[in-house]
Amino acid sequence: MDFDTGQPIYRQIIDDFKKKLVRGELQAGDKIPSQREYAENYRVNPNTVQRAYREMESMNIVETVRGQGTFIRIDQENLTRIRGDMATQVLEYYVNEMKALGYEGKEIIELVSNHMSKEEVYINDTVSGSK
Amino acid sequence: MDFDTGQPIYRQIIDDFKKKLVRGELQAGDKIPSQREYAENYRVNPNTVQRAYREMESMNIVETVRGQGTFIRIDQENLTRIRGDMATQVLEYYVNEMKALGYEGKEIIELVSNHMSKEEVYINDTVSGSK
Amino acid sequence: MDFDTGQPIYRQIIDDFKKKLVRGELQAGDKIPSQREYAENYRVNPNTVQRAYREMESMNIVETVRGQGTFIRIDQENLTRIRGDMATQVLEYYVNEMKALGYEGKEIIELVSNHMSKEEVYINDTVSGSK
Amino acid sequence: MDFDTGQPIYRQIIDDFKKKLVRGELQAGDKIPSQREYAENYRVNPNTVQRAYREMESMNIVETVRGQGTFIRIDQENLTRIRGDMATQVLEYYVNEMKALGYEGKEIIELVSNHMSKEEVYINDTVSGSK
DNA sequence: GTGGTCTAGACCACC
DNA sequence: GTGGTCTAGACCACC
Repeated sequence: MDFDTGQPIYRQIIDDFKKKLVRGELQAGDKIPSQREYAENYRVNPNTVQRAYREMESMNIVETVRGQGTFIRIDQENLTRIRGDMATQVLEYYVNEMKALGYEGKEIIELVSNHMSKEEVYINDTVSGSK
Repeated sequence: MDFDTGQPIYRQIIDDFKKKLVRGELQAGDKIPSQREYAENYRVNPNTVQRAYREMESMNIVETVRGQGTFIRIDQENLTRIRGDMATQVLEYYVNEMKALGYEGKEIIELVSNHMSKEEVYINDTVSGSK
Repeated sequence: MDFDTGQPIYRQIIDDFKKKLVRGELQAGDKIPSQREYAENYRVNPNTVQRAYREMESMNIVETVRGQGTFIRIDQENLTRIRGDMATQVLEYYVNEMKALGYEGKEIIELVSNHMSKEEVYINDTVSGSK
Repeated sequence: MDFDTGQPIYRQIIDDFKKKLVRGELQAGDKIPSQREYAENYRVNPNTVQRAYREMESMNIVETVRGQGTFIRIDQENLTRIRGDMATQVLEYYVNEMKALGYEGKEIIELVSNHMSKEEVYINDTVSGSK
């Protein structure tokens, strides 16, 4: 157990952009804030923002044009892959935490299933089989 | 979005004890570290530890005995409730994150189901209900 | 025309390692200097060295082990590709400079050929055809 | 390895003029910028420019006329020699770099030949000598 | 104004 | 000791 908050800032910045991409809030061609702007808005050092932007560039998420700014440049395939990776991460966190609480495979699935069915009745039907 | 991540430390301390209880690593009657010990081990302020211990007392999780220390005092019912609460929390986090990624009810369940079946084959059988 | 010396330092560091790899002076498994050591030896800032090392990591040239150091980790295919890339760079520089001096295709080749034949007589024979 | 890269500035200035001469961008009789003008345009110290101009004078490339300026004064023979020297320099750089990369005589020639033939098909024919 | 590079130096995590 | 992250701030190149 550590009280350190975990992720380094530059990675949090990247994850934030990834989420916005996956949700469609950002699309190919969009301009993202300049490094200085971002740094001021979120009170982080411009170098930290630059590192995040640079890494996104090497991930083929953005493209940087000198003197103009940084723009989303991502193709559908890459976006799909990122979405899948993020889902896997969330999924594994869920399963591991539930196991740590002493739940087993069957329960871990059923709890989701029950939870979903509270919100939308037909879901459970669909999953448990057509009857 | 803020980079100071999540939970206040005293709450993290409480959650840590709850996890240990649910996993059985701590049981009724066990002595937990003195506030001073805990503060030193985890490099946190003694006041923060004190707040955590006090709140656990009011949650009927521990009991502090003057001059002796702090001991786990929890009944089965309370423990079961805590386990359920923690599971619900994890579960809701999972579902919300998946929705934020654009997944829908059915997929959210199936992904867990598929993930579990990779690890232990019989799980999938049990759930899809061949009986 | 600019009098700026050109390549950024971190790139020069990378190129230096690439050359050593291609020449066989460094091989998979070798430990390279720690970031601090390198920074002191060449009087550059540790951050600059780190950037170079980090980029080499993402190029699959080195691997960094926390608390232990940085090690060459490159497979034959990657090494071959790097060698080819470096050769292409040198080659294009040569051709462009010669064109800028007003030489044309045929001369550009013959000059190399003549130059080589001064050093090793058989070369020219081989290239100009078996006769 | 040093990060202060190569040539002193006054030599870069000379090389720049040599290139322009060889390419025909400058010819005998042309007036070149005043030392002060040059220094301002390229943001270099006037003393550095003066040194470059003085050396070009002793190389019989330019002539300075008191109160009028500096003019190209070069005969054909000298120009031809300069062109040859510059080519030799570029050529030797190419050959040495390729050798440092582990290429051998034959390859060093063929790579140029192949490279040229990609751009202009007839080149390769001419050289391999089908006649 | 926008990004790119670099330095100096702090503080941390892992060994 | 070794690498990892971050800040503050300088100076540069390109627009």
